[in-house]
Amino acid sequence: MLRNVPYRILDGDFRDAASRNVTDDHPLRLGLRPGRPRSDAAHRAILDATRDLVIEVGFTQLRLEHVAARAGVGKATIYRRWRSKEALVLELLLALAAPHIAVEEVGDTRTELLSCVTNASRALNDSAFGVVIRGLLSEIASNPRLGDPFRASVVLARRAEIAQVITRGIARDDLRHDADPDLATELLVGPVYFRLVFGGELSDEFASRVVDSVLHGFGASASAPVDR
Amino acid sequence: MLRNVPYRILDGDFRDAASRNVTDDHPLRLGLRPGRPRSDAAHRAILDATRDLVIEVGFTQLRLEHVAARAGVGKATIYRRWRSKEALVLELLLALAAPHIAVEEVGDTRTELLSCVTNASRALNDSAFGVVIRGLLSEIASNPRLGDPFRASVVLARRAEIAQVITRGIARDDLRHDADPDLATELLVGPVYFRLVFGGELSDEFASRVVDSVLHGFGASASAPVDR
Amino acid sequence: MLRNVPYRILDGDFRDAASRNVTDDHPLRLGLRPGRPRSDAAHRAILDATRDLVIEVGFTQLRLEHVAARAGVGKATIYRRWRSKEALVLELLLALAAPHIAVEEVGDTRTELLSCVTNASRALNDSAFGVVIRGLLSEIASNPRLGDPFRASVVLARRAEIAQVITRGIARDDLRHDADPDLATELLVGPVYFRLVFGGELSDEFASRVVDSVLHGFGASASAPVDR
Amino acid sequence: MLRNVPYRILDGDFRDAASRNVTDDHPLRLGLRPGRPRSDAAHRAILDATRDLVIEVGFTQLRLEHVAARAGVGKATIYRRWRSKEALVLELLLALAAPHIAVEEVGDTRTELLSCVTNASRALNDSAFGVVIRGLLSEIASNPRLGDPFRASVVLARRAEIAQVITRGIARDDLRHDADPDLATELLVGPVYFRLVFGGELSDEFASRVVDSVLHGFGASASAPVDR
DNA sequence: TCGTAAACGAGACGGTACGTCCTGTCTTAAC
DNA sequence: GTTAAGACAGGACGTACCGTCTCGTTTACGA
Repeated sequence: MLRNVPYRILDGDFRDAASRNVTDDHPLRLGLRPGRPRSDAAHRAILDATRDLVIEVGFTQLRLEHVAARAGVGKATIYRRWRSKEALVLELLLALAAPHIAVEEVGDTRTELLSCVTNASRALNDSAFGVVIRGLLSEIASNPRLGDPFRASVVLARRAEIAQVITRGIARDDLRHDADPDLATELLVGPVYFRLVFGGELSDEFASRVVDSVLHGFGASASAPVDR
Repeated sequence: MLRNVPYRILDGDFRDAASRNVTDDHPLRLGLRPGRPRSDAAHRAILDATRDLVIEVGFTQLRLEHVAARAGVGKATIYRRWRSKEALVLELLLALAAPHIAVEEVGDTRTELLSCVTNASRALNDSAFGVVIRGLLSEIASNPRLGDPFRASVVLARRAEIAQVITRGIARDDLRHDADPDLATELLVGPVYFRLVFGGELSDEFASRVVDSVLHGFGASASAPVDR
Repeated sequence: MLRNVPYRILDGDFRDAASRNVTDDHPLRLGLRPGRPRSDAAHRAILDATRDLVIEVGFTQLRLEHVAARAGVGKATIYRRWRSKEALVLELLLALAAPHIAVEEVGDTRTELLSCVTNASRALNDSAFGVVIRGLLSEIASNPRLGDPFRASVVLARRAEIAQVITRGIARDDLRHDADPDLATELLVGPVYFRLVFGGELSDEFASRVVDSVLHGFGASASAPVDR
Repeated sequence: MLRNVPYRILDGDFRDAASRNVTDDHPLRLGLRPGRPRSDAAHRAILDATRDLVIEVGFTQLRLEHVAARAGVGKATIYRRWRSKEALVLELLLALAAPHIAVEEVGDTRTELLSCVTNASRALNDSAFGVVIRGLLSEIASNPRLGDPFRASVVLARRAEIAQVITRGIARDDLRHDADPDLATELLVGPVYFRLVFGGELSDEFASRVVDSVLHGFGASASAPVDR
């Protein structure tokens, strides 16, 4: 349930070669590798234990020894699959992020923009994703071995979704024709992560006010937000 | 040089009683404590070593044993002053952040808003603060013992500076009368931190586009940004 | 080449049932067991790898994983044949010891006694047996699962050979009529193993002096050894 | 109680420099080394736990983790003092061997020779020394880092004691004038170690028969042993 | 000018977790 | 049913740091 995440970003430095064979090769070649195949049950148990422990104690206090114990697994079984705690938690993170990326086309630009913000804020507020990514922000920001794959998958996907919303909004003449999708992403989602780190409620009302500000601006001469 | 930070937020959990006596008590009472006084040289050496090591290896990989060794100091000398690695690094962080908060009043709202953004982006890009806070984002986000004092000092100070800019902008009729200073902070600085973590250049041109977007909005009916 | 050792002492605890079928059953029944027959090549490769590795790293540092790797064999193939590291090395040891037991009847008691000593000292000095048994002395002395079969085969055989020498020597009136064969074994071979463990050359000259001492004793009133 | 063994053979490869400073330096220089001094209580607890566990499970199955646990000590405290399990057990071994070396001068050569044998056989039979050395024979025989110090202390001391017995026996005209003390050691003690490894009772009666054989020899023309 | 008392560098202490290695067993496809 | 390959749960390895402690020494004040 946590496996087969939609992004192919694990091949870089984290997953070992054997793992890639099993996970990524053409289906017809599966099973050609000799030896006992890796246990999906162990894999799932490890990720589940990791998720629970990250929620309980946070990333910094997460101990692979405890993950192994809770998963009922030898430590080597973890290290066989992931090079480090970061790699393990990255896979968990990608799996947790996946459901919160897509923005549905509903025909109304403001509603779609709102989805962009609430997708992020609800994921951070209501799911394990928030706890996990809080613990990984520093690694993502400082360590390219973790940050690059994260950016190449989750961030890129989110930027792409928002770009489509912007494109549709321009087509509907709801948005300025020169609206920059990347800047839109940063203006819509940046405040959410700002609050995640530096404090502030991640409510739907906050999301709504972010969207209105992005639409109408703070300038005195700007059009007033439509009352709703 | 790293001491005497402008915020008095260290008393909560971090600094021990003896330390407070020395640092904070009325000058006439200094020296009343018997025994050899604490060494300022050691204090500075510890903070300098901490700064260098956070830059070199990040917060997670920072080891107090290494700090002590590099500072030429016994471990107990560190523990005598700070309860934990977090407390030590917090003091460093506050000292590094202090110079990058203030926004000068120049009479022009857009310029002042631009300062709000470039203050942040240049601090992150050009000074040790950027490297250090990259390594501490997770702790600030997850660990209230570090996050709360940080929010109560640096973040609050930055929000207050931006609030003054907003107030002046409203007074000048440059900004909508109902402009929310907190939301303004999040819209102006959020994108900067978004790029810090999730990738993207922290250039002055980026800062400029953020300010324009915040001023004029993305909506089609909004006034176009002044060409410059 | 290492198989078919002359002693039948492996059946006790060490060899498993399947192994016995193959090795010991009537030839006409060989091959009646269904399935692929066991590979003699694998068997020999395992024993050869074991011998080489015991010589290289000793018994304690011997790892069955390394034996399997060097023999080009799966670990299970080893465990299918021997219950443990001890059992494997015991078979090796017995094969190595076998050629060094027999003492030829030559008609001269002193020469035959000398053979008893040089048999041992040359085996320890010149063949793989010396290196292997050096690494196994502790196991033989401490672990009955290895020591008992070793004593029941190699030690017993050596005692029996020496007993025959003693019997012949008494018959020739070269030896005291009450000479104890077991004590003779210990007096003749004990010094050799003493030197093996506690230092000293295992030369033929040493063997010669041991034999003379055993024949004539250290007492002042004893007959002088014949000059030769 | 187990410390300060009478032999200075630990300096070779096993004890680290710091340890030597503490243990061996001139008393007036003790305490010059900075830092907290090593705990004698911990040292003793470790050796006691080691002795008990070697007796319980043998050398091969001895686990430093268990030693640490039983001694109530951190693993690092063991590794700070000894480089390896072998080095630790060697110190124990030397302490255990020390009381069983000396042979008292009683004026009677046979009695003194008997002491040489019973010293060894009783030590092996009745004290922890027997269990411990059984587990270390292979290391002593194969690993010069353990064998050399053992030979340079215990074996050398025993050879020296026996040499004195031989010298006194020659002076008393009880022993042949050309009796070789080293060969005597091997003939007297070799059989004891032979039985230790290869089986046989280590009784006082056995010791007595060894001594008589060494005195009178097995040859038919040798003088009969004095009946006693 | 001393004694008192706390801070100092150093490093040992009991612990916890690391990442690796090996054990003996099990599971696969191939033969 | 055996083969090579290799994953499995478990446990010990030797190392690295943790936060505390115990040394001998140093530094400053008050008596």
